[in-house]
Amino acid sequence: MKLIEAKQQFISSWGAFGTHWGINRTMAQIHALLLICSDPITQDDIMEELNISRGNTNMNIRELINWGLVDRVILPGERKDFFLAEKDIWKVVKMIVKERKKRELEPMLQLLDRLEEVEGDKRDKNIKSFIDTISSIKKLGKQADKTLDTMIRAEESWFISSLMKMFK
Amino acid sequence: MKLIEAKQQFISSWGAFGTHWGINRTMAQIHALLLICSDPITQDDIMEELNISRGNTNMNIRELINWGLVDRVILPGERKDFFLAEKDIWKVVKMIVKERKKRELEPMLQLLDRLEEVEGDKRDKNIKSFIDTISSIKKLGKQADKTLDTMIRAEESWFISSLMKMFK
DNA sequence: TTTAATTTTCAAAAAATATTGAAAATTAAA
DNA sequence: TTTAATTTTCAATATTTTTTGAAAATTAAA
Repeated sequence: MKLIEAKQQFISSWGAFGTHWGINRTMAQIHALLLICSDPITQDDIMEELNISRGNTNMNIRELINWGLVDRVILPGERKDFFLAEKDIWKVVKMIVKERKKRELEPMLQLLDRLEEVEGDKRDKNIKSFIDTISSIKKLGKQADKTLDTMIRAEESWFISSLMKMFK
Repeated sequence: MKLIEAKQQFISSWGAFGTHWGINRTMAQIHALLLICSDPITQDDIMEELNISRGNTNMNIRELINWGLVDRVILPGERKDFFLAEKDIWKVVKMIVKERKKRELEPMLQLLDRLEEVEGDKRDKNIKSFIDTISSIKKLGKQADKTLDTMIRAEESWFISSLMKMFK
């Protein structure tokens, strides 16, 4: 496989992969493109490479910046803005985990806390069964939350060697 | 909060949560409803509870069965099919992890293997930079794959106590 | 067998989501 | 300043995804 073809494959697959995880295809593709560009590139470069409109490019770059995955770079003597992706994949994963934890897991845990407080006699079969389900989800969710917190703080080397030991 | 309201909240939030993870809202809502029903219920019960059509209900139940999250139950003396969700949340999580690993992570790792074999001089800056990015993603992906394999095989109690030790 | 209840399928419609492109806003060079 | 390049916004449009509902298929009781 030629380099140019390999790059296209990577971009297209990363985009498809993203859609399975609730990330829009274009955002994932722009991210993929930036991941394999060693030097910063402009909005126009991205538009041309992916064949997408200016507005679309702009909005998705902004979103990638919000996620902390891409930085805007000002090059001296250049009029246009340039963009550069974080290349350290461990940092990228930690960033995504951190954001999704904050946006999705934490609100869910807060909701479960409130749902556990449902009114009524705890000996009532219906109430008991509901609380049991909610509690078990909450328990696992809290554990995941703690584990992810530790992961976010960890160094890659420490994390991997630690997992290695854990799983023999 | 009353039980009926708490149930509605849970179903609606579980649905919204699903959409952030590439799972369709209705499928997640049916799953939520079944999770908090201690006894098996019929397609008609689900249609009525969630206000959705027969076709939609049927297709999403089938999908939940494919994922191994719901079972069809034949009750003696009853004409209609009944449905029951797996209630052990640890089993549910393992099932979802197993499926998504197979459907998404493994094909991605296979692609990365192929992309790493890109033609050309490995000393060429462009080639080297591409291979470096692909390799680092692959490395982390392979580690995740192994870790998830172990998790899928693990008992909840073992897994949690193991994580506890790991993270002090 | 019929017959009626129930489930499944899938083309068409609706809803949700993503994309475009041109106008407005911003920025910095002249 | 003025001007031109660049970025941003967002209503309109296009695309994708989901949902519907009625017909077809299946199932089991009569």
